[in-house]
This record gives sequence, C-alpha cells and structure tokens, in this order.
Amino acid sequence: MWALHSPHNLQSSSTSTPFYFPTRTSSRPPICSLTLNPSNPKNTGTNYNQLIQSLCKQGSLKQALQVLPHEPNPTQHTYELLILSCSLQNSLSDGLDVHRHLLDAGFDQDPFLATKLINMYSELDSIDDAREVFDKTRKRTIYVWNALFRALTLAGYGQEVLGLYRRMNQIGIPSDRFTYTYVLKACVASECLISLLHMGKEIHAHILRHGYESHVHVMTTLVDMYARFGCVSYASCVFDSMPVRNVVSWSAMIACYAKNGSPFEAFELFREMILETHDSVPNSVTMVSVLQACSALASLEQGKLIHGYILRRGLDSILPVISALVTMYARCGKLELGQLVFDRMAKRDVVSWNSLISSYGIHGFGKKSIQIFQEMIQQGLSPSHISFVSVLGACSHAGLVEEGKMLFESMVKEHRIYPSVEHYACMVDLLGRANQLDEAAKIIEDMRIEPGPKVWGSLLGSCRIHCNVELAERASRRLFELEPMNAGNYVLLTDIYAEANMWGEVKRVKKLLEARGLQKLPGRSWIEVKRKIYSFTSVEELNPQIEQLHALLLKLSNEMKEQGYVPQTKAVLYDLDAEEKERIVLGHSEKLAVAFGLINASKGETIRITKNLRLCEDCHSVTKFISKFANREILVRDVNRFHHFKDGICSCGDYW
DNA sequence: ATAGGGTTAG
Repeated sequence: MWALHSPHNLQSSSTSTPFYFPTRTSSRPPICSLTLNPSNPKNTGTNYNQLIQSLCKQGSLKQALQVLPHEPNPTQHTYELLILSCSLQNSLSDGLDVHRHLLDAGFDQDPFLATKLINMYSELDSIDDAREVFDKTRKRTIYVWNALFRALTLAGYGQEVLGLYRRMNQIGIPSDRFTYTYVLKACVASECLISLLHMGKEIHAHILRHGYESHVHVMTTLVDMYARFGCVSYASCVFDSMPVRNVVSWSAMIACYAKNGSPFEAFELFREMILETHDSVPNSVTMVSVLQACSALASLEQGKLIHGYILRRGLDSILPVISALVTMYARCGKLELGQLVFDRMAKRDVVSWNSLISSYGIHGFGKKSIQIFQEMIQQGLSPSHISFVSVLGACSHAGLVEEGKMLFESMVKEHRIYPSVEHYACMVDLLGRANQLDEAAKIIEDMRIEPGPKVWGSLLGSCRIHCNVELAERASRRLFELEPMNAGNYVLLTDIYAEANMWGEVKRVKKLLEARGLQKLPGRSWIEVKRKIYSFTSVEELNPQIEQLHALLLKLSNEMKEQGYVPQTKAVLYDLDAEEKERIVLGHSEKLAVAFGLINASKGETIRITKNLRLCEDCHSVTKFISKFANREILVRDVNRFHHFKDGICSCGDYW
C-alpha cells in the first residue's frame, strides 16, 4: 500500500529528482509517511493537499500533478489552485487532466469550480470545453453565467452571449453589474456582419431600469460600446450623465472622440480632464488616445506639446505610449522623427515594429517596410496578424505585387497565421490597384471566410481607379446589403458611372442615397500654420482670405495651361459643361489649403496638408506643378497615405 | 462562503 502510493516510486519514472521528495537512502523516515498511514482515518492526506497547493503557488504545476494521485481527498481549494496553475502555464492537456480528476473526486456539480474551469478553458482558447462545463453544471450561480459570457465574448461569440442573456432573462435570473459589462461587450465582440447596436440600446435600458446608472464600471463599458459602434453622441450623452467618473471613464471618452473622427473634441476633453478634475490624472492609456488625436489631425505642433507632457509626466518609457509616438510622428509627416523615437527605445515588442512598418508603408517606402518586417523576424520576434496588415498595405501603396503575393503566401506556410478579412482586403487592394481586377475578384471567390464589407470595399475602390463598371456593380450590390448606411459606397459607384458617362445611372444611385437619408461626406482639407489649424471645404466662405485664394489659384491654373495642363474634371458628379466643371475642380478644398499655405506659411517651410478623402487626380497634378513653380515642398496626407511633392514630382510615383 | 468587470499602441 505504502509502496504503491509512494512518491518515491514516481520519482523513478521522472528523469530528475524533485527536490521535495524524501529519499529512501536517508536514514530518517520520509516526512510524509505519517500522514499517509491509511490506518489513521484522521490523516487523510492533508499534507499532500498543502504540498500541492504550495507547488501550484510556486508555479511548479508538473510536480503538483505528480503528487495529486497520492492525495486521497483533494479539497476544493486544491483544485482551484491547480486549475489556476494550468491557465498560468498555458497547458490545456494538464487542464483536461485536472478536470478529469476533479470529476472523479465528485466535484462535478460544484459551481465554484465550474466557474474556475470555464475561466481556465477560456484562457486556454478551448471554448467548446468551457461551454460543456456550463451545460453540465445544474446549479448555475450568477458566477457561472458570467464566466461563460466572458469566455464567449472574448472568443468573439457575441451573438451566442446575447441569446443566452435572453434565456437568462426569460428564466428570471437577475443580472448583476458584471453581467452587464459582459453583455455590453458582447454586442461589439461579434463576428457576424449585422450590427448589434439595437441590442446594446436594449441593454442600456435594462441597466437604467435596474439602477446601475451611477455605476462607474457599467457606465464606462456603455460609453465604450457606443464608441465602438461609432455613435459618438450617444457615448458623450452617457458620459455626461455619469455622476462619478474616473481616469478610465475619461480615457474611454477621449478614445471615442479620437477614433471616430472628432480629434478636436478629444483635445477639448483632455484639457477639461486636466483642468477640472482632481482625482482623474491622465495615465499612459489616456495619452495613447491623445496621441491618436494628434495623428488624426496631423498636427505636428500639438504632437510635440503632448510629447513634452508625456516626458514631464514620466510616461515616456511605456511601450504603448512610445509606439503611439512613433505613429504620431510618422502620421504628422515626420517619418525621421518616428524612426528616431524607435531607435531610442530600450525595449521593443511586435507592436513597436508594426508601428514602424506601417509608417514607412504610408509614406510609400514599400521596400523599406518589407526590410523592417524581415529585420523584426531576424531579431526573433514573431509577426502578428497586424504585422501582415501593415506590410501588405505597404506593398499595396508601392505597387509591389509580387512581393505582396509572396508575403501573403508565407502567412500560413511560415507563420501559421490564417488570413482574416483584413488581409484579404489588403490583397484585393494590392491586386486591384495594380489593375489586376480579375485576379482580385478571384481572391474573393476563393476566400474561405465570408468576405465582409472591407473586402468588397477594396474591390469597389479599385474599380473606381480603373473604371470597371461591371465589377463595381457586383461589389456595390453586396455592399448595399452589408452596410446600407455607408454613404461612401454610393459615392464611389456614382463616381464610376460618371466617368463612364452613364448619367442616368448616376441619377439613380444619387436618389438611392437620398432615399436613405445619407449624404456624401464633404471633402475637407486642413493645414497647420503657426500652431493654428485651418480647415477648408470647397464651399468655404468663412476664411477672410478666400477671394485671394481663388484669385491665386486661377492665376496658377492659367500659367499651368500654357505649359500643357488640362484640368481633369471627372471627379465632378454633375453633367455640366466643361468650363463649369473646371471651376468646381479648381475650388477643391485641397487646392485652397495649398494656396493658403503659399500665402501664409514661412518661406521655405514645407506645406503640410491633411485630407479626409483620397486625393483627386486634378489636385494631384496641380500640386505637382505648384511644388515646382513655387519651389515648395508640399506634403499631403490623404485618407490612405502620404504624397510628398517636390520639384514637380510626387513620392507616390502617380500610383495611389 | 469563496470568485469576476470598464479605457490603451499597429
């Protein structure tokens, strides 16, 4: 009996001698022998329970598992620590082992351990096992429900969570504050293509009805949910209604503005946070969002000020902050400064590298981007799926079709990363821009996952560049189903029809757009001069210099015509005569911003402009001309990438 | 009885 249970026996099967086992060679009796005496009913192995527990706490899971068979009565606490240990060691096989043990020991209906098991399986990415634990547990405490909700949400099964939540309500099990945070997250953590915003609003109502309107965690999650749906005004309503806010709530709201095209509001809220609160001091997370706002605005001056603040606050050694700094400098047109920040990093992770890879990408340096990607791998880091999004995007901007195809193939073959919709969208973009539209369409056909709006959108965008009506109609049909409220898709299609002179169709799609209450996003350009940001649209009337700007452009246009410039008016979506179209194109917001820069920026200073749409062809060729004629470097960031105009040429090589 | 949650870089 003793021999059978002796850890000493076990010892021989393992290669090295675990330090805690008594050795037979010693003259003293083994320390554990007393408690192992089966004739003593009171000594039911409590020492082994403690041994297992302390081994778990030290992280010696394997050794704990070796001892486990010798403990006739493992306690709930012992199992709890074992389960926790399996998660920490990231070992599914051990987890399954512990689970089997626990069932044999009669803990199969213990809701406490069921909760722990679900958490464990969730962390070990074994969602089916988590579900099974839930299904087999009859006494489901709110902890058990919440654990499954959390597990499913993290795994992207948002819809399933909402179905279960419905069931829970029907059975009459009350939600608690944790339930609300999980189900709110479930609304946005869904792989499905339809929006679950309506569910989010419903849950919002439940939350108010059950008196959680002043609960910081729940309300912050609510702000974040609306933020992720892009419902900025809803998010700010909730935020304003919060009686108690902390640094997380402030950060969530700032992030909401920064990520949804409201960078000014992000700054305003940041200012308010600093000036008007005493208990919510900005932390690294806050600063990351503020840096994103600088990036969105392409405001180098603001960015530098924020960098200063970060240094003063001692937040400059936090990885996410530095990566955001790299991106900020690159997206504000200072690629060299981004590189400098990167070079000075003491430690780098995949994200830092990704920042640099995409920075070179948006500036059009495709080869350099690939080179950095490879350097990262040589340094022993594994590329993430974002690394591939970044490097494939870089290939796309630079027209590196073959390189892009090879990288795409290497994803699964060399790195075991399975392409997501985003990667497919990159490939469709890469091939489509390079006028290999049929091959792009074939990629979509061969996809093993459902092509989402991103993929069809890439195809439609390429059709716009190469004016392919037939494919565009196919892509837009799908897009109108998938995201009926995205005005951009309708506009792209009308662009294509207009270029093909199909004015009847242009009219039809425009009507469709109006019928759905949508509006074309007006083109807007920004320029920063002497720490101030000036915004332009083509219908600009507020700028006091507007007459002067129009006059300058007209003068430039006439000079250009003498040198062979022909206005390219195909961006005009109205069936007007040539002269009228020319006038419209000459009033594009980007040209106004350039003219403003020529008049107001210091001599020799690079003119930096940001645009909310893709650069139109006419603006592109006019800017090229101006860069030579006025002997000015002009940097334009359009919605996708940078154009660096100098001496009459553009860094994109007219490929964008 | 015990336990668990919200914001973050590309």
